[in-house]
Amino acid sequence: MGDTLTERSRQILEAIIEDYIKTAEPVGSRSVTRRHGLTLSPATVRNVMSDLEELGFLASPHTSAGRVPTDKAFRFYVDSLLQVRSIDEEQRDEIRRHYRGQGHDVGEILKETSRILSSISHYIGIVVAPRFTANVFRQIEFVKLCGSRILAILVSESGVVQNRIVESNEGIPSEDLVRMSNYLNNLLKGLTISEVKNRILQEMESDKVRYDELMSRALKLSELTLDEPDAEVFIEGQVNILEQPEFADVDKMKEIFRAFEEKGQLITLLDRCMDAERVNIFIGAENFLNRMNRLSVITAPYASGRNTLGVLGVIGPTRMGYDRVIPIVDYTARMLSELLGSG
Amino acid sequence: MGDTLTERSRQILEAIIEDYIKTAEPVGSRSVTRRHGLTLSPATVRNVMSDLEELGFLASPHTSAGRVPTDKAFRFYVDSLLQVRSIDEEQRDEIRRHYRGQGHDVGEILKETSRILSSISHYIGIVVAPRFTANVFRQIEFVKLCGSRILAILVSESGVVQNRIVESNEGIPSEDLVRMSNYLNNLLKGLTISEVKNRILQEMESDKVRYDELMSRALKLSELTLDEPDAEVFIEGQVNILEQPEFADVDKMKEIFRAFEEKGQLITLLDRCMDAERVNIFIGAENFLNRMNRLSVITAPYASGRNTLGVLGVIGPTRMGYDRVIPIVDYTARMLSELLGSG
DNA sequence: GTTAGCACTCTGAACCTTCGAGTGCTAACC
DNA sequence: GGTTAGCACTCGAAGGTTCAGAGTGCTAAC
Repeated sequence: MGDTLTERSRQILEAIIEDYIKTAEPVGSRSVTRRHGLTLSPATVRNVMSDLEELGFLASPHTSAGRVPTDKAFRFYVDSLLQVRSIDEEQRDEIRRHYRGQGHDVGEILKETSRILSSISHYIGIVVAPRFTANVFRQIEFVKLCGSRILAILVSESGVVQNRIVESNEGIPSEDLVRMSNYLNNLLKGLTISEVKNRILQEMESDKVRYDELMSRALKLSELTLDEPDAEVFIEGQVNILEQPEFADVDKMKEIFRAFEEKGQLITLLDRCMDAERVNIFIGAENFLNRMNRLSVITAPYASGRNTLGVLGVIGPTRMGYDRVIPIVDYTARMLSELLGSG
Repeated sequence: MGDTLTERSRQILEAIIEDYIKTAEPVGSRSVTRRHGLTLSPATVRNVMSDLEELGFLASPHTSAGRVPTDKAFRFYVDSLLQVRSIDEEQRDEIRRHYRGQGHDVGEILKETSRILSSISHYIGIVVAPRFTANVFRQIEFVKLCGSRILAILVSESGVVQNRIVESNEGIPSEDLVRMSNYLNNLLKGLTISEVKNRILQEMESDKVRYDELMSRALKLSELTLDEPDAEVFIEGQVNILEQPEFADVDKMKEIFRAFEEKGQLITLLDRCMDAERVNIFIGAENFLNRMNRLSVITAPYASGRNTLGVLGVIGPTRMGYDRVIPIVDYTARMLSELLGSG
């Protein structure tokens, strides 16, 4: 459908988009001829631009103010015009360098990743922590705290840890706790967490458990532990967006920051990219968060082995430098996979 | 020194401060007489205001624009004029309600706490996660991940968990890992984390360890695990600050958000309140973060038993409603202590 | 010591003008 | 028929002017 465009229209559209990405300002017919080596007069360009507006690729803020690419134009640009470069040597090294200094706490790594994404892209970096459900069970441990509190620690294959304090009304002796975790570790070894949940329900119904109090307690405890908290998101570099001229307005800024406070929506958006092969792009209003209708999101999943763990990405203005940012997101995702994966 | 003020000056100063807290605008002599039941003419008030300016309690943005309380005035207000109310029934219930719905993951609780602080105060809620060093060692566990990776999990008395992945060049069999953790758990039981560190160094020097490879490996592993990452801070409700009229200016907003990006500075500030008995207040420039010179911070430590774990607080504009926020911070700190403490 | 009166200052809003960039249309050109 | 020059027109941004309102400081009277 977009392919009804002639070669010349495409060139002009591309020129406009690139100009707009650079300047954040409506592009006029003259600047297109000037900045680009086109041997056309402004008048001709104007005609073409008028057609492009008709087709929904351009919009004019008001009659005398040049034109601005629409979401549709950016979509077309990303799909058909954009040549994704491979990542800059320099940027690659920078990413590497950031990771090198890192300790090995998983949470820290994720946070650092969002920092990397933000500082190299100059936009907002975002990382959704691995969902437990997508993971393979490795081990469960119970630690007795004071009184009747028990700390349950759940470890997945990739080293993600989830811990919570559970209250058990009766005190359970430490030896029993050890036995309980042995029992569970045996029972659940190698299952994915979602399988684990079913398995626990099954097991609770079985006769051998129904009459063994220790086992049934163990199952109950593990059930409590598994009940997953909201996914964690690391967002870094929100200030960067304030540098963008199109948000130099108090109300728009508020709007954006409010959107970021509701992390739930963000998570839903990013979750949808879990199954994507590689890089995924949402342009402007495509992301369905109407508060973010001037922002675009570039995401990529990260994995451990063949197991997708989570999603990371960059949020920037719709007019961001896609050619520059896409490889950054892609490469960072691969690095993170490597770090968390079965190296 | 501030006590050279006459009773009347104090009343007027208080009126001005309260007016300014309400309106965020310079206060003129007429509004003082009008809003307050003072039986004085504006002219008299003007004289007093002039004196107060001389003393450094008031400042005038320009000749014809009323006066604004200085940091010094707010300090005086908080120290001498303010009657801290006890917490609102309603707010107390609201805090309780928030906690009730909560799971028991420690991280989640802390995050929810900062959310509570923010949503009830309408300012910014902030919670510094417990530093490990301030904690009592409870248990260490090693979990074998794929390859040569080992996940080390460190648990403190209060249920705070720290985990990190350590790389050991030689594969260690699981049984050995269990033995190692038994050895360490025994060795380190009941010590605070800072004592633990010394103990490990001592032990590494001792003869019995020097020739036992298992033990010495165990110690090395534990050393790696203990090396503490940066303290974690939970900040919530940054948008609230944008509602404040005095920050309805793009540059000031940027300034503030930048200050929040550098969490290190915030942590240093809050760390200084660890030893405070109860509520602590930094007004305006007193917080030494010059980027935050129009903000005030109200903090309170939270504890488990007699052991101070961390600090939480509220950041708001210097003209915030101290009488309303102080009890909120205080009460929340006590609730959190209760939740984490040895109930 | 307190107050009324008054001249003075400063800001912010409203309004106007001007300038420049850009458009769309028409008519001429290749 | 596509391309271009020319021209009238539109709109917003920037700067200047005016005006009203709020507030001050001073002086003189109470």
